Amino acid sequence: MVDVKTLSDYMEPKTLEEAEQIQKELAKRLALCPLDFSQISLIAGVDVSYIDDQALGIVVLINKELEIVEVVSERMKVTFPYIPGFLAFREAPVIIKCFEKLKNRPDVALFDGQGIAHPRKLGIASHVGILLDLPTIGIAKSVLYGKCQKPSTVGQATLLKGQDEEVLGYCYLSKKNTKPIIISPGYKTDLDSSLHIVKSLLNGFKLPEPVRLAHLYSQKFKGS
DNA sequence: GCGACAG
DNA sequence: ATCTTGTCGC
Ligand SMILES: [Mg+2]
Repeated sequence: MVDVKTLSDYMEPKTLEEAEQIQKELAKRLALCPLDFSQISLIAGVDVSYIDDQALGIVVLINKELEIVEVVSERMKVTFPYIPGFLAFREAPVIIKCFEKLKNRPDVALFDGQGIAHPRKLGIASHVGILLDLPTIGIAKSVLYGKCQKPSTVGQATLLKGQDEEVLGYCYLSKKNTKPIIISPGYKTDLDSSLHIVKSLLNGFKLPEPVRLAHLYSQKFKGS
């Protein structure tokens, strides 16, 4: 079960300074390690859409055959504005509600956003991964932090580097004639594991299935 | 001070 | 993210 009471302390900062301090504290608990693929059976995709001041969170669970196993959604009033570098404070609350509602336990979760490719290594994937103690990976549609060369051929992954040439993730061209995606480990996963699992989850589209489906449902669920 | 800037 | 139809390209 999820300890909501404790989690709220990490999701309701009243100032940006406080939010930044929370990120620095959580970052101390950041841990990266390889994924044990033989133990992976359920993969989650996470995304959030908005209807006025309401956030609609979606978590989609699929198996290794890319078949949908479970889908949950939750709504919640938005309380934090969108500020680059602080997305988790806006989307994590409703996302965590979704995970509490989930019947199955995913072995790893892919988020629509950054993992450690963040100024303080605490993108939304890392943030939520630490709070729920769940292996996570960030799948972003653009760069927030770091520099990288543009991959030229499909299947090519270039290194996304931060301060002092530190590798934070990959810029990966998953499909022709599309913008490359930014892949970065979030929590309890690493660079190689993240790239490897994302490749196994591509199904003809730019985004890996879990994230693509989560985004699809987050839009589709507007109206019921 | 100026520019960058996930969703 | 959201406001929004058709249209060009693979
Ligand atoms: Mg999103």
